[in-house]
Amino acid sequence: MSIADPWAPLPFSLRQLQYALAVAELRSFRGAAERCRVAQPSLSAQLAALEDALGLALFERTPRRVLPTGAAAELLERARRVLLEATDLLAAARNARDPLTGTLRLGVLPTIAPYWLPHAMRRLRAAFPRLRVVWVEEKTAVLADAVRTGSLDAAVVALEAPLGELEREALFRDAFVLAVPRRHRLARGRAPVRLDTLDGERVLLLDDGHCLREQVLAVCEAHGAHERGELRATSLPTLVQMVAQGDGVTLLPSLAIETEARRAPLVLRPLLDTEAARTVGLVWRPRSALGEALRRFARVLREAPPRGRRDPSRTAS
Amino acid sequence: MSIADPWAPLPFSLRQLQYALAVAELRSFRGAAERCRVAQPSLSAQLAALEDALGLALFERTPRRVLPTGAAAELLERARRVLLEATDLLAAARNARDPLTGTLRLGVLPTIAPYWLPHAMRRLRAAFPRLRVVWVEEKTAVLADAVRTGSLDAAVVALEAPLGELEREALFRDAFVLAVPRRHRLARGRAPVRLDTLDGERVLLLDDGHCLREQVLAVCEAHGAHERGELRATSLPTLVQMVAQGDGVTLLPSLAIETEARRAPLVLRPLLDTEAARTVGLVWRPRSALGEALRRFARVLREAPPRGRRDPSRTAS
DNA sequence: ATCGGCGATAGACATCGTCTATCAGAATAG
DNA sequence: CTATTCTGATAGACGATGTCTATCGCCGAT
Repeated sequence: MSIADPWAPLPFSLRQLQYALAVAELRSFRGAAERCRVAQPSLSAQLAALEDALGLALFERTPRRVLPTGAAAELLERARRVLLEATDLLAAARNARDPLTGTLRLGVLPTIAPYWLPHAMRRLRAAFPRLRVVWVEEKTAVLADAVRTGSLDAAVVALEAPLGELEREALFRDAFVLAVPRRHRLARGRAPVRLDTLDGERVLLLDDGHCLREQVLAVCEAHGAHERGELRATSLPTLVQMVAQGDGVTLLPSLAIETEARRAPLVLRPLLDTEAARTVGLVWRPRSALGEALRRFARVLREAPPRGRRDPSRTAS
Repeated sequence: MSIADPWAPLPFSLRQLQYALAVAELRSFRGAAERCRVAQPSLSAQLAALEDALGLALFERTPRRVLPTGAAAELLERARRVLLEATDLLAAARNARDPLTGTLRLGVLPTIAPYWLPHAMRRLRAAFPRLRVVWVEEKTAVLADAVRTGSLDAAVVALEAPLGELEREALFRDAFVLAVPRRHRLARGRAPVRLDTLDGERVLLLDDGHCLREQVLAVCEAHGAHERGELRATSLPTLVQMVAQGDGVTLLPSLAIETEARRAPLVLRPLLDTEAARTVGLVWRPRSALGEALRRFARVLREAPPRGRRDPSRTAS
């Protein structure tokens, strides 16, 4: 159904697509005009021109409300792809001009950020002094989506989570460590334990949406330990407090224990099971302009992993 | 490295990307200008503007020769993607407006076209009277590439060939039939034979690049029959003539036998081995605007497969 | 030495995207 | 029930920009 000369000028412009997407998102011409920093009549006119070029209406203008028409959904999705490729082209040009400079927008999990970011920032500043990094803290699903739509350049997540079609580079492995209250039956001894010994224990976990929750849950369920459903922590510090108060046991990522376990009366014991761990890695969009740069980036981050405690089997003060 | 406001206007236009691609392909400003139907100075100016927007030179202008710079290769590839998405958007709009009308550019293998196209065209004309179909005859590799780059809407090929990441819909299975000269030892009898009986036979095949060659070769090698290397036919009619003259044996797709075997003194015998066959199918680009339409298309083509001869075990006149 | 092809430049012109000012319609408030 | 105040569409002016024709300067081929 495409008979047209591929070299003929396209009847619409990238700017028009931006306008359409802005309207679709804000459901308002004025708002979209403001965001695109043009006068509202300009946007109206361009949108009319776009609809004319496509031969169909994209938005139903009822006074007080703007609604995308039925056909609009697919077309807007395609418009998004066009603009994503276009901004990628621009980014690739910038990258070819002066690689690894400018601002990089990185996402990171809340169960990684506080414990690893300072370390990572130090390493990156040393390796890429001209690079400015902006960090965003979000759960896996949000990060993966932001990376896919191009609003983030890359993200640091656990590679075990479902990430879809993203490029990935492992950074380091982060073993889980058993955390129990001081007077717990497993608090005696500091030798590594097997997950089997958790059989029957009440396991406390993070709230829904945290991928760490799913990973720990999977490991525990496989060994007969079940979640205590009523209590879900919204953050690792909270989780640690709950364990310390004797509400149950949990598995903590090694990354966190130095910071967290210091603050609460916990007993930590390493696990014999090597599968009780997550792989922290860097992910980015497959055809991102920064693919090569991000690989170098990952190499720098990987070559000096965070020094974990050599012997986490100790009672924290 | 993307700090820019995503709603800021993009510093280049789709037209400029077309110009750049035209120059890259023709390696000539004048030629590109002619193809794009603009004056050469206009193209020069736009290209200069594009290079300015990207902050780097795309082409090295030596008198007498235009060469893409080092950075240009990746950027031009990205430009191609932008334009492909853009033309897809346009096609999707047209498709949303009036589905299955206009001109469809279809590719088809030379070992399928002559025997199946008339039948397929009849069916399609009946089912989609407003649709005009343009057929292009090429080998698999060329077709797959044309589909990938968007210069064809879809192609009819053997799904056994390596096609990469294309959407596919099977149409019908096309069994191979043994073809031997009249006085050949296998010319006696009309019962189905096993491929084993080809052991030691000299098999004639099509020329390189025909996927039918690879498929038949694979089947034969697996059963001890080897190619007679000096003779390679450039088309099925030639191949049939060669077999008829006693140069060897071959496997012919059922599709072809009605037309081809009628013209030459051959003996045809069906094969017992069901894997001696190819699957003819329709393939198209994953995010093509025509995905849904092409599936309907395939359904129409499939519901009335070409009537093969019920009994191909006969001596052609 | 000259010619013919190349891309770059200059300047005129028209198109088009933008602006400000304003209109028409419809919800809401008094 | 009317005044207000949102909404998006329209009108007209202005400026930027993409286009054109004409021409230049360059280099290789004749």
